[in-house]
Amino acid sequence: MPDTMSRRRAMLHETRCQTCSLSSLCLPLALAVEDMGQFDAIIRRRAPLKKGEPLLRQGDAFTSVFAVRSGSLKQVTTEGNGNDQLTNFFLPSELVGLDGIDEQHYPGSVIALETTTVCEIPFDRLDLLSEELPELRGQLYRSMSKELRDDRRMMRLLSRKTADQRLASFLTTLSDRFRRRGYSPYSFRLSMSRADIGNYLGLAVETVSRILSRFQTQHVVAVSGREVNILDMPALISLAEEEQQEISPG
Amino acid sequence: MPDTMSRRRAMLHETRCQTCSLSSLCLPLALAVEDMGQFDAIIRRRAPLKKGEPLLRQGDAFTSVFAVRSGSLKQVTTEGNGNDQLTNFFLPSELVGLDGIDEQHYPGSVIALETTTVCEIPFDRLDLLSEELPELRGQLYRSMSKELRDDRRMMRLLSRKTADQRLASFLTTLSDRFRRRGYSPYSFRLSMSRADIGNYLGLAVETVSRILSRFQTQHVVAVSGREVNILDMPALISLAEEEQQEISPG
DNA sequence: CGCGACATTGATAATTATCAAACTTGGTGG
DNA sequence: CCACCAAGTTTGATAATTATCAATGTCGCG
Repeated sequence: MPDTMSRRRAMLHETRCQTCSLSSLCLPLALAVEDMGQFDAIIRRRAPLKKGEPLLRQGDAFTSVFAVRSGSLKQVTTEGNGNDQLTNFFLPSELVGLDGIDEQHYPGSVIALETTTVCEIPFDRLDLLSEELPELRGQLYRSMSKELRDDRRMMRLLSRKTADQRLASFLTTLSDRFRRRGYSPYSFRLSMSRADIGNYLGLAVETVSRILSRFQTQHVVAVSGREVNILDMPALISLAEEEQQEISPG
Repeated sequence: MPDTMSRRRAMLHETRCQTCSLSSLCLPLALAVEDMGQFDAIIRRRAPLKKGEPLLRQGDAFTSVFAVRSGSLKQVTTEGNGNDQLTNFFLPSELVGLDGIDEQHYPGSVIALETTTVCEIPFDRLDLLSEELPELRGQLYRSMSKELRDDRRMMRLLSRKTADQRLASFLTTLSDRFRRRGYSPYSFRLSMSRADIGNYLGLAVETVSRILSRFQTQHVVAVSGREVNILDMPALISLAEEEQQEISPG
């Protein structure tokens, strides 16, 4: 029975920041234990989302930000016509919804890519608590600032990189995010479709597929469906960064 | 002498948020008059920057954010090799440097495109003040959130729009920013070069030039050097939004 | 007035989208 | 448990868009 006991305890604990394995990556990162209780008190747990289920819809009134606990999501913005843009993927510990603060509604729908659990953090209460807890405030500023930096990197990818470089960057970035979360950086499962990847990277699905095939024949990665194995990380990194060949000065 | 007097007063006043014509767009936007004094007290005025002069350089230690008072700037990130990416233009009332909070250094250089004045706001003092003034804190969150939304729009532009749509979007966005600041939305001067525009929009200089010429022969805009006149705003807007022609369903 | 940076225009080439078709896979119901 | 269907993926052929290379033109400033 100790097994059952500890499992039961683990499940209870899962609903408290203090014992969440993600707390060192998540919003309460910088909080002292005694402050974490206050933070924990404003969190609302949510029933798990099923694959394809929306966490929130574009245009919904902004009320909360969400921390991903397990699973993954995509953010999609629809512009009138059927022309969607996938602007982000979210992995555990990442914050969803920060781009809704300004206009008080969410600028895109956020949809689970697999079974996914999140913590809901009502923003008005978070804001009030951030008044009392400088570390929490700082972490919130840092989270938004990091998202800004990531966006700039994405702009660079979209405006200056070739299709090969985009795919290679996508894989190295994902790999790194998994590594930081304690998973293998070499072997992981893509929760998103090729179409999602193409939409995100500004490429046609066919191009994504072709380039993954090519990477495979080059023995840089092994891809089987959504399973990815990075066989030659240095090669992949150099593919991602490869300069747009410039002529060496005479 | 009343002329001289008022001019002198104006110049003095220019250095106080309370009388700055931008205060309704800028960070102290939401502050009550009595709070604005506190905010004003942490601001550092700076000598005007000359064209081409950097406000800050990529990698500099993050200490402050800056509000543009007059003029304009560009943000450029260099990635090792000579491959620069222009990620932003800044106009009066806009905040520079928010993307440096997270890593405590600025991720790109910010360079004046013309004679430019800014207000320096030391971030540690801003953070402390934001503890006391919820409106200031809210405005800071909103500024960052807006920048996130703008970035997503830019990603959409870079990944889904044609060169024509990019140029048209660029012009309508600029036009709107001028309008909000009380300038003519129809007639304005570009402070950036064609090369800057191309870099920002992910296009070759030649493409920028060609498309501007074409817009001109279509009588949508009149361009002479860096002077822009928008002749047919509805046409320009529809060029910017034009759907990637989809077949009407049977 | 002339120099250098910036801008325009033309011709060609490269990259990636689009169209088309076959092939897998995962999930569902018989 | 298998068959089947729809969604997702791969591969090939062609077309379109935009970059690149090259040359000329023009503007601003000393």
